[in-house]
Amino acid sequence: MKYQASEIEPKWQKYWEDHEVYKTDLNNPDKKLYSLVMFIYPSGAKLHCGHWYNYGPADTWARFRKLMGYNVYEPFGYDAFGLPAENYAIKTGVHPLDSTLKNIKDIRAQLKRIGCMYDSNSELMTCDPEYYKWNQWLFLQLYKKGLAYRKKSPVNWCTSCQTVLANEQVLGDGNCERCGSPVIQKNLVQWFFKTTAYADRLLEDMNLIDWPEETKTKQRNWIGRSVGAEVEFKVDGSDEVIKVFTTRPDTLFGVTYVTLAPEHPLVAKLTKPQYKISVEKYVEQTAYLTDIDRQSTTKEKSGVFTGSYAINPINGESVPVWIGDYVLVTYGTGCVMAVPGHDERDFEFAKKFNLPIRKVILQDGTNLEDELTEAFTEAGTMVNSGKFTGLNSIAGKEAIIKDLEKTGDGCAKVNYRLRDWLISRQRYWGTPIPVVYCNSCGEVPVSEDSLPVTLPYDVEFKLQGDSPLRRHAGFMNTTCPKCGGPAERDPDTMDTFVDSSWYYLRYLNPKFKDGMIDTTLTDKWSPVDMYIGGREHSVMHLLYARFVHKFLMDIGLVKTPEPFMRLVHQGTITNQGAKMSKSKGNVVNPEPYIDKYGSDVFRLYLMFMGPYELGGDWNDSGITGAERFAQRLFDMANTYTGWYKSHKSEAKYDLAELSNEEKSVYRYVNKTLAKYQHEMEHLKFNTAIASMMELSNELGKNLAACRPGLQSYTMARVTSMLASLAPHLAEEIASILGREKSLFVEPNQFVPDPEALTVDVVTIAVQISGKMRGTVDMPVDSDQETVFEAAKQNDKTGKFIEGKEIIKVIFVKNKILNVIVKQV
RNA sequence: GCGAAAAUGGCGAAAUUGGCAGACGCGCUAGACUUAGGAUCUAGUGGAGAGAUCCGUGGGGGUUCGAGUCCCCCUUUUCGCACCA
Repeated sequence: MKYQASEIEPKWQKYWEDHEVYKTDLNNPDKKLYSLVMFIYPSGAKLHCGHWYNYGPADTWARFRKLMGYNVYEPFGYDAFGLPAENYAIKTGVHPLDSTLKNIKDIRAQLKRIGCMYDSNSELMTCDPEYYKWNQWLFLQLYKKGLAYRKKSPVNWCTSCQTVLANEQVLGDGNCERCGSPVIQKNLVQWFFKTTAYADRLLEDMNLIDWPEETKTKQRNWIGRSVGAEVEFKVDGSDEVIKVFTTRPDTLFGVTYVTLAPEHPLVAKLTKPQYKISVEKYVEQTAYLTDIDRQSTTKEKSGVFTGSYAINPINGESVPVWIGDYVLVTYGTGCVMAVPGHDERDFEFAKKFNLPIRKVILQDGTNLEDELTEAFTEAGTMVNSGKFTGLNSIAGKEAIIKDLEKTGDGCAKVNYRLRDWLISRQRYWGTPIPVVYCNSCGEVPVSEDSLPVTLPYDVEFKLQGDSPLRRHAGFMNTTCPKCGGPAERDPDTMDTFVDSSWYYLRYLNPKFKDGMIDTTLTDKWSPVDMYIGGREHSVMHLLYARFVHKFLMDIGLVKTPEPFMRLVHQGTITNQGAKMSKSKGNVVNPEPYIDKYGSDVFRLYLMFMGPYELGGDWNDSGITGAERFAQRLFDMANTYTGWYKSHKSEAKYDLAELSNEEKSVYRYVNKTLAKYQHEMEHLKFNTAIASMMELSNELGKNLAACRPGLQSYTMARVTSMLASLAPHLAEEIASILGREKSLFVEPNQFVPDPEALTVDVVTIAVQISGKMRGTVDMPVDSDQETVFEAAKQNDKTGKFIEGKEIIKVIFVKNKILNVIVKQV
């Protein structure tokens, strides 16, 4: 009989829904397991293979844990704010709310076909005022603590999206992460969250979490902690002071000039009249450069002299002050002390402008007189360094910092590459920023009890280089919460990464009215135990969420420092080598496969393709393998219809009483159970399925020859294993066999019989002089003598030993015998 | 340039601590059953060779009785960062 997925799968989906099989009792946190996938952006496109590859196997792992007896919570929701819906509105006139709600409705129906254990009570969407209200509340809490602030700064501006972007949203090539258009720098007043205040904790707490090392490394690199010193250079003939950050205070004696970023506020002050024209010209030129041009490492160094001199505090030397675009205003202090002898960039700059190069660190094994042909950037012995000469440069760092601290010219300092999170967006479809601007009171936060600041429906979306909300008088004009006078709202909305940095807490009670999160439940259920999603979120989302979670801990809302205890990235499914995307037109639609093979077979195939973390190029040629496997198990069940009722199985069988076929089946079943459980725990779905296929091959040979009770025993275990991998099929099979309730209403996992796992005969590899020559089957734990004798008698291996002089024998019990013979 | 990961049959891939390389699946070959086969079943399937055997995990060295696995060098691919002082 053909397995008709199209009839059977909806049947079980309905059963699960009607019987609320997957409703989690959140008041009972015993053996709780919060298993989460990254929520979905509800675009107009359908769920593609990538979504399935994320959600299907993640659900399989959660089911595996559920059957082990865990109280599993598996929610799902919608990351509903964002640019694509707004861009779609500009193009078609369909309001983002309307298109988003429609998309959610469609996706909900598609999701149902996967057959995941999603708890429908948990569903949330971030565009709901009841959700984004709490984004605003979070903003106000950050504001109170000084962690949300407004400043004018050079920011990334996407020319096509017409909004600013966070640093994390600009790709390496300088283009917009969303649309790929060029990003330019604009000087704007914007809202920031002070992520840098948490930099150290974000680094340190990575010890607490079980995350892929690659992801931790990416975050570490992004945070970019570097330890050094801040040193003050007084400006000759001026009250101004140039602060520099350096990781190499030990090279301070090698400073031959100082360089400021062209945008640095001191530039105008320090430029002498006769250099004004060239400096202004240079600053203007720099402003025209895109970030890519400017940051290209292949670009030749450029810069101009300001006419001013700075005093090196360590030796009182006067050095010229230059400006150069290789100095970034956004990193450190925006000024560097240039040590051309021991820094590649300074070396290049000095060569170009004929500035002196001084050797202050001597490379071991070289002479003081040797000329530097390139910067020596490693540690060595300090030379030409006053009283520090002769000191090892690593010790010299400390010594010089101490000296600077004594004189008040500098101090130890830690710097970060991480910058504060820019959250303002000049777009409509997001959370309004809860701040008003009053002519007399200035910047005033909206009071908490008047939240939410509701996003108006009737706006004009057209992009005019500014937030669409600014043109909505009803929204913009308000009264000042402080003085009651007329005031204007902030026209910008928040980055949608704010929404996604705490949604996992809201899931536990999305309808909660009395606060951002229902702490009676989040205390029990957070942190998330398993989080599965793509590598593309390695930095942005996962870093922001960690930041917000830590902040929530600081204000007492959550009790743990980290949001996601275990993280797994599923691999990417590509098509013809390229990442699937609507614009490339290479998206593989799973629906035809679901129609033809059913959701379970498709899920099985996705998991069987290869290691979960690896992904791979899409190729459907192997799906028939999964189909045959499913069909074979279905056929097998049909030969044992009602078996559970008519033929009760024992809890355990005595090997001595079993026939050879029975023994083989009994051993195989238990061996597979052990293997399967180990593989599933580590999300190695491909090998878990392979082991079940092996079992299925064995059962095809020997199950028919077994006593009926053992057949029931076997099928119960097969069904239990299959339940996580192919839930609909497993339910159907169990029901054919005579089970009366769902497989998922109670723990349903079998412990392998340890006696079945111990073998009495082992196959031992025999090597002669390290070459594989054959194998011998021996009773378990046979000693060297016995195995050696058997190897001599063996047809294949004996002839290599016969008559040879034996030099040495290596023997590993139950594994290998290696006989080293004298070569003739 | 720096950092991370990877490279195994025609293809997707397996290989607890160094111990029978290629499990499992796709495909392919042959056979069976069939009016039919893009169904199912059976057998075979890394390469060379009639065979005994020999050769084989990107390339080159090394450690070891024994290396896909450990060490060194190189090549290629993917990803991340990229003048971060």
